[in-house]
Amino acid sequence: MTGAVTDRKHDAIGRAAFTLFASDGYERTSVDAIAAEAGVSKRTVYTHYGDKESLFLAVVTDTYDRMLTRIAEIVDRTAWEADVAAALGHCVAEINRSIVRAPERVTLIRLLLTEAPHFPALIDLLHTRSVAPVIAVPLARLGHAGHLSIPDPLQAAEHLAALTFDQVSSRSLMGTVPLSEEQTRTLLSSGVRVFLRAYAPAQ
Amino acid sequence: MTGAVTDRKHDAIGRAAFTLFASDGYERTSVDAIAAEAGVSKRTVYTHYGDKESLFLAVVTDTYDRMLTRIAEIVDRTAWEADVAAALGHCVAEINRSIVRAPERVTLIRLLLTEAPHFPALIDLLHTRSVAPVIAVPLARLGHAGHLSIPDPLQAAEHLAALTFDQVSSRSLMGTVPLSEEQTRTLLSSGVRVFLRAYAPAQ
DNA sequence: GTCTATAAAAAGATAGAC
DNA sequence: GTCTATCTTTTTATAGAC
Repeated sequence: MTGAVTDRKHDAIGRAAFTLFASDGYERTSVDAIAAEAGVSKRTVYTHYGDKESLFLAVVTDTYDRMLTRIAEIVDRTAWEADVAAALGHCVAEINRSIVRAPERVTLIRLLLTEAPHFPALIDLLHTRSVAPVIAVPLARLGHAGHLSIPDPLQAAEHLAALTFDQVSSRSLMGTVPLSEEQTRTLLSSGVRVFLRAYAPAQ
Repeated sequence: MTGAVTDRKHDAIGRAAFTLFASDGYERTSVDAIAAEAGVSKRTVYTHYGDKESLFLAVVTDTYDRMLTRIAEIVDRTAWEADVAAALGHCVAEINRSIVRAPERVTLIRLLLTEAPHFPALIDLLHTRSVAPVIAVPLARLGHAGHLSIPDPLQAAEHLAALTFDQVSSRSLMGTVPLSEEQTRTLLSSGVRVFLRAYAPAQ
């Protein structure tokens, strides 16, 4: 019983911390504000997470892992074997939707870029797990099946990402400047078109 | 005479402020540290720039404008009419070198991403002037000359940027994680190769 | 215009009661 | 485990002498 209450507060502090870190940055966010947002006293924050830095690393790591899991699910659910162009378009649109719909992803990226120089542990996090290998798997399969010409699946995955949702992120300043639905669609579909033209199977 | 001394201090403060804002972020940088780095007293900083926020906006705007000018010069100096692949490779490599060599550019980008939510004036800055239109001009010329198939020069410029130096920026976390010479070369040349394959003139 | 010294406020972390 | 109250340090900004 006591444990359940503890976990509820633990989670509430974690959510409040991520929200505030993301919108205001590490330095600008005070432990006072986190405690207020979570509805607990400041002392409780220190009891659960030790200090401000440990709290920060914990919430960033958790959010990043959740995000990677969600992308992997989207890739797995995509019907790769039916139609290549449709599959790419669907997968890219879904991944992008999970960016646009979930504010946590763009804010996480901005947070990583902002704080990575001050927290080397964050750089390790990115080196250990990243998005490209997840997308490279189905691309490699499409290459072997002859639907695409993929000499280097990992590199192809990075090109696809660069041409599609990375372009959306970049253009919108990592989600800072909102993009219209139409702008987003145009950006994504033109990116997929260029990818398909470049990686079309040799005749 | 007094004016010259004043301007020297003005510049020293600006340079010190940019260096520190870039490496530590707006909040983490104290006016004390800026004054120390510039070799003046704290009071002199306030005399020249009013307050911390005005100082910040002034140095960001100046640095961004200098950067755009340098990119435009690289594009202008490129021998576009000789060999398309060589020209693209040279231009992209030079622009990227101006990123790697000049720490101010990557740090500026990180600074913009970090602080844009807190300083709406920075978003206007990016909307007013950006890189793609500069690169679109020679691409349009190559299209008209029949060396490439460029239906939309501005979009093509964005694809080229996404596939080359934007990919380098993204991979290195906007310059946070240093990339090796070889990694950079591989990233850039593979990006140009994909661009050329996608935008090759119709046979 | 420039400096030293200082005021005033904010924020990280902890002591001690319950 | 949780809260209120407090300590300590840091930082923005200014007062006043030169």
